[in-house]
Amino acid sequence: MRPLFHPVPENITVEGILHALSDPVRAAIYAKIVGANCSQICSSFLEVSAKPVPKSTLSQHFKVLREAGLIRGERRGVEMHNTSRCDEINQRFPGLIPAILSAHTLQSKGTARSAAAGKRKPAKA
Amino acid sequence: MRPLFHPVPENITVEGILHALSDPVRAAIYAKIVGANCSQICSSFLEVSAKPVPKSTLSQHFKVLREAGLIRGERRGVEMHNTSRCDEINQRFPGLIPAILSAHTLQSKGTARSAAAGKRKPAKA
DNA sequence: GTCCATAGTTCATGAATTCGGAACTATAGA
DNA sequence: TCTATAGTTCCGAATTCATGAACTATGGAC
Repeated sequence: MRPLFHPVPENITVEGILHALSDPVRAAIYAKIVGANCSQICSSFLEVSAKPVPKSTLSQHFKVLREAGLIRGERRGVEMHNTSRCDEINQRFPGLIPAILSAHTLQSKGTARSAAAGKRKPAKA
Repeated sequence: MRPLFHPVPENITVEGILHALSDPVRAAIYAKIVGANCSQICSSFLEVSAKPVPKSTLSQHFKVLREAGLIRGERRGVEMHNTSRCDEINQRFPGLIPAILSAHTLQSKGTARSAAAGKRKPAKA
């Protein structure tokens, strides 16, 4: 169990953030963490998606979010508590996170039909 | 040579946009297209990055940007003219594109040193 | 202390993406 | 028609991603 890696704010990159949030599962996880006032534990996300996410996959997703600088993870006993690093990122890239989150919100509200489409392919016909 | 595919605005997804712009080469291409008042041809991007981008790779990058709905490509004779679809996207996801672009600008200004780091890995030590 | 349950991580491997050189297509002009 | 130019497509190699199995670390019961 190697120690958790968190980038310092200066090493947080736009590419890392966009990549992390370009996956719908990770975006959903992050949105929920940001939305909650308290820290969230990993296992509460096993059913974040329509089909349940295996816990090894979940662990990788949390790692990506952590290493992108989006969240901070802290082991407390046997659980991992996750909080958002919104303020730090907002200081480095003002407005970026709110814009992405509100776009995600708009999308999930607006389009029930296009949600049927695949992960990131824009329907090939 | 199959015809170019462009998604209609309703099928443009946040995931697609974030994925497309999470690559530094594509982000640079897109920023230049948005910044320019006139359309840009593909071959003018062979040297967007420090090391020259092969034209097959460039072609793929343009395809990703097109299919994400970020740009519109139009064949004119032997060249391909590319323009941004900013307005359409801004209507669907207000503020998203400006936020990402200004974050990219901030980053490229601010950190000459972290630019030395790899593509999206946040320095492992 | 030992044993067990729980919460996550790491490893290994197959699937899916991405990169880039070579070959190809389409158009313009001589 | 022949040649040059601008992009695209194809395909093999390299990389990244997903996930089951094995593992680690902590807490609690005894």
